[in-house]
Amino acid sequence: MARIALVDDDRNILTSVAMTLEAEGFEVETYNDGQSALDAFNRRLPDMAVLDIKMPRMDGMDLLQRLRQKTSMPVIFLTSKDDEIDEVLGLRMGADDYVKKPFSQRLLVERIRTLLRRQEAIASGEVAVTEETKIMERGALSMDPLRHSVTWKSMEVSLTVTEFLLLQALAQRPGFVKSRDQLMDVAYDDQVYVDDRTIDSHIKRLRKKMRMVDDNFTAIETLYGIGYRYNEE
Amino acid sequence: MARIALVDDDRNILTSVAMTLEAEGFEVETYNDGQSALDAFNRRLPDMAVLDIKMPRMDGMDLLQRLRQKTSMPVIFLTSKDDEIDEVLGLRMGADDYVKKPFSQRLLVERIRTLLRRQEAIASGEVAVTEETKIMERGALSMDPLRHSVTWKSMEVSLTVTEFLLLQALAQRPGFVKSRDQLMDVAYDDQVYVDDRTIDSHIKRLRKKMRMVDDNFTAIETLYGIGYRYNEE
DNA sequence: CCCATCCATGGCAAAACTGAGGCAATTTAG
DNA sequence: CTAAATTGCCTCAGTTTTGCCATGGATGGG
Repeated sequence: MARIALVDDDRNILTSVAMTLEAEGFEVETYNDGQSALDAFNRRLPDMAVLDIKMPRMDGMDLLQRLRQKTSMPVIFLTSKDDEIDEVLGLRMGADDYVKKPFSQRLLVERIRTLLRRQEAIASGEVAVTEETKIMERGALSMDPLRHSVTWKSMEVSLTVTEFLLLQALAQRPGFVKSRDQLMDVAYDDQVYVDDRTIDSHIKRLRKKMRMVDDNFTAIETLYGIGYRYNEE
Repeated sequence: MARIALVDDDRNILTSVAMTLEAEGFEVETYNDGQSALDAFNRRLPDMAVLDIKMPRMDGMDLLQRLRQKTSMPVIFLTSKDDEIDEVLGLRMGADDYVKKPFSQRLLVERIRTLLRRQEAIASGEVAVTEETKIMERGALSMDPLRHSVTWKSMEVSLTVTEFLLLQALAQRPGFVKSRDQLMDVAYDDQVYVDDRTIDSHIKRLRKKMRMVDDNFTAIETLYGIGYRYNEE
């Protein structure tokens, strides 16, 4: 079973979470601050790490940055404030996921399992890390194909498969127009033809869902007589 | 990961931006002036360059011009807020994008990613680079078919499909006259015939839109009894 | 300078296009 | 197996675009 490193300066959290994870069958090692975690990692790397952002002697951000220089092991951040989330959500920083405090241990375990599964899939080459499976960050939009998860401005949006594919196709190249035919190619098998109006329908539902979390969502633009375009800013 | 050259005479900017880019996983090389950058480029070309416009010993403009003689690598300009003319001249000279100082590093990273993505798309042949899809720079006019975007003196102009096609046809060969029939061929399928006056109408609307962003727009000239002509200067 | 053309422009109705609300047929989840 | 979710498409109303006309101004040959 996987070995998981837990790094947090709050001893209560540390022991409590450790107990849960152990009950789930994981091997757990705990550290009170970033520095000691890093020292330990230099001797032996765990399969994944759960880091608090704010910590004495080297916080989670710094630790992650150091880690990323030599490993791509999955990392989950524990965050308390919203503005911390924004920073992390630049998963661009290299974190794979984050969990808001206070969090349910149930949720954390879930995320850990997901990431491990995914890590394994990648390691075994079962899942190629290609343009289609990579986490994608485009402005306020974040898409994770393997998890089928989408967030807009840090807010989770739940999309159907078709909507996901279309958004992915559009966001892939911000600023570029995609005709309905091109979008069709992405969302359907060859030889399957659907009405142009159908694409419109999906875009309609897509926009609606995005507007549900952000009234001013306008990133998907209609180009009259041409198609649709995703704009980054 | 991509190698990015950073050229600026302000050491603070240089180190600060370099750090950000490195944190993002890019390889970064920095230079204090155009001349030393050029020397380095002669030995090895980076994947893209970020240039300050104003620099000692060969400024960004000159450097770009030299670069363009042998490579089409993506280039982003850094411009000081007050001289907007520089921006225009820069794009016209063949820069791919520009960022105004002071700029958010977040934004710069965004632009860099976009350009690299695009470069990749072109390299992989995913996006055809034909006469019809190429970005076209003609004087103060810039047209990007894949984005369906048109700018005049850096100002975005929104055109309909027909207007876009006509302008593209005219700007393709600055200084050459196109008859209404020729323009018709470009904008309509074969066998579709429209009145000569209709072409006039489109030109009318086209000019109007251009004048909306530039009172003195005169680049589209009428040749009495012959047709229309796009003039570069 | 005059006249036959040619063209710019405002205006308009027709045509083309899109967004939203529905709805029935599938598919998926429970 | 039933309920819920998803999907494809249709229709309708509201926009945008387009083609063309009429008018008046511009142009150039004679």
